[in-house]
Amino acid sequence: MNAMNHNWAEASARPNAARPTLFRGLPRKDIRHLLNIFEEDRLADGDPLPRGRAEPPFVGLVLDGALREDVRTPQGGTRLFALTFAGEALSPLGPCHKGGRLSAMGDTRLLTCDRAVFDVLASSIPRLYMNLLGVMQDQITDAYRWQTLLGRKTATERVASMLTWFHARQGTPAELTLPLSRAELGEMSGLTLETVSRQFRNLQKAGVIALPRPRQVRVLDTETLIHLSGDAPLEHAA
Amino acid sequence: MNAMNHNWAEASARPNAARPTLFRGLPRKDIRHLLNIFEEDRLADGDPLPRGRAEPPFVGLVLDGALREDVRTPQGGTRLFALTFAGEALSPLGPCHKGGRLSAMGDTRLLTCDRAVFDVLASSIPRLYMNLLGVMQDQITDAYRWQTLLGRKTATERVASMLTWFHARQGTPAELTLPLSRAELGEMSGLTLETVSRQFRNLQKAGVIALPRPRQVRVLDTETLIHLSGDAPLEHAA
DNA sequence: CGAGCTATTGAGTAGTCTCAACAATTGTGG
DNA sequence: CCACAATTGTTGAGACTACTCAATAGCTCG
Repeated sequence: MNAMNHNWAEASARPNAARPTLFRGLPRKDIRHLLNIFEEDRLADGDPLPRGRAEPPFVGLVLDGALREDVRTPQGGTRLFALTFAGEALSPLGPCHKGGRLSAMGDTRLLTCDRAVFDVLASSIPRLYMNLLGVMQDQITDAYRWQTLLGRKTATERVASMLTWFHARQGTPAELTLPLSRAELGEMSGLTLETVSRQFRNLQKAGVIALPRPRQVRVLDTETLIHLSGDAPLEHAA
Repeated sequence: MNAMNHNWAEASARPNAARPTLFRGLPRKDIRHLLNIFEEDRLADGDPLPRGRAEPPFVGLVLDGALREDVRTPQGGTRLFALTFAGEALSPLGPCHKGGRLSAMGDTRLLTCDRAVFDVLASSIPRLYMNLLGVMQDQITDAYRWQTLLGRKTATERVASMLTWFHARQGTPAELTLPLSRAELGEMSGLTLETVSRQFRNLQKAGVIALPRPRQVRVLDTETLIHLSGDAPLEHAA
């Protein structure tokens, strides 16, 4: 196990405050109430999400650390499918279904709530339903991004995109710690580990990133990185 | 215009009867009520979905025909992104957002409902919320399938997969009419139109399908087609 | 320090794309 | 209904990207 006792909480100390999460827009009183009802789990690196009551949690919020979701392939193997960083939410739809499996990356704290409890809560705090839709909206948006990446992008663009996304989702720190090996990055982006490695080197040679260590990435030229990702079009294109 | 007296059951009888849709499990009385409240639109080929009240519809049900969703690419172009066949539902999350655009393929009838109305309806028929989750669940499952296709599959597997899906979603007719050109199939599957064409020919030469006309596909060997798609064979267990 | 990973690098290849010509199908006006 | 134009689909040759296989280098941790 690549324990990596690195503190993810620190890396993501500034979770996307702007991202609509489950508690968005609720009065302080309601939030306090919810925090009392939701269950808090603490997981160490690699721990699977406990499925206490025979079911995956209906919704969840990652407070610290990160979760990874591995899905089963038709061939019987398993592959890394998605990540949930601190400050992001688990929707009832994305994870676990289809034989997916959630586990912690680094020390992780999360709040969960099962379906029955959620329904009770939501009946007294209707806004919860709206926020739940927002959470799922985010998931679909993500899925769309990955579809674009996988369907239309070159290797360079894929790697640049992943770096950009991770960087942004961890709060654009000066130095980014990759939570994944080259092989895992490849699994997510539909590339081989060798190709991922080569692309990292190319970005390094081009002066876009520095790689003090294989998993430490310093983004030197955000502008160019985004440009290489093929995503953010400068308005005067076309 | 209200959705009066056409036979809802008929429209969805053929295609995926098992697929959980918005009205699943509701008493006849409630369904009749809903059909009165939902708006019915009739579109001709190519018509965009009217966005009456400045907003895309919150939920929709395709009764006849099909809808296509085109999204804007970062480069400013647009590309075919998803299809919704008769009997399937539009969730509030998938379509339209991100500058997507919905339009009809062939003569199409659909029922729509905006957010405010849906909330009112759902407060008197709580099961609607549950069904809505089911609809979104389907969308996420679809997104996952496409991610697998785009990320890990060869050209042959991609084309075989699309054929299998379309075939199943149209009720496994003896002869399937493709709603898309080779170029559009390529847009969805991340291939060029030439490669799509070549794969069709290969499947034909292998005796898996017949192509009486470019867009008419007779599936001769479902078994092999599914095998070539690289997906696990359908479980007839249940 | 060395074992066991993980990552890098290289050489050769397979599969898909690009570009280009051609064929088939569909649509249109006489 | 035919002739023709426009669109869509097919086929081929060559180029190029990313893959495979294989060897080497660099971390991490006992």
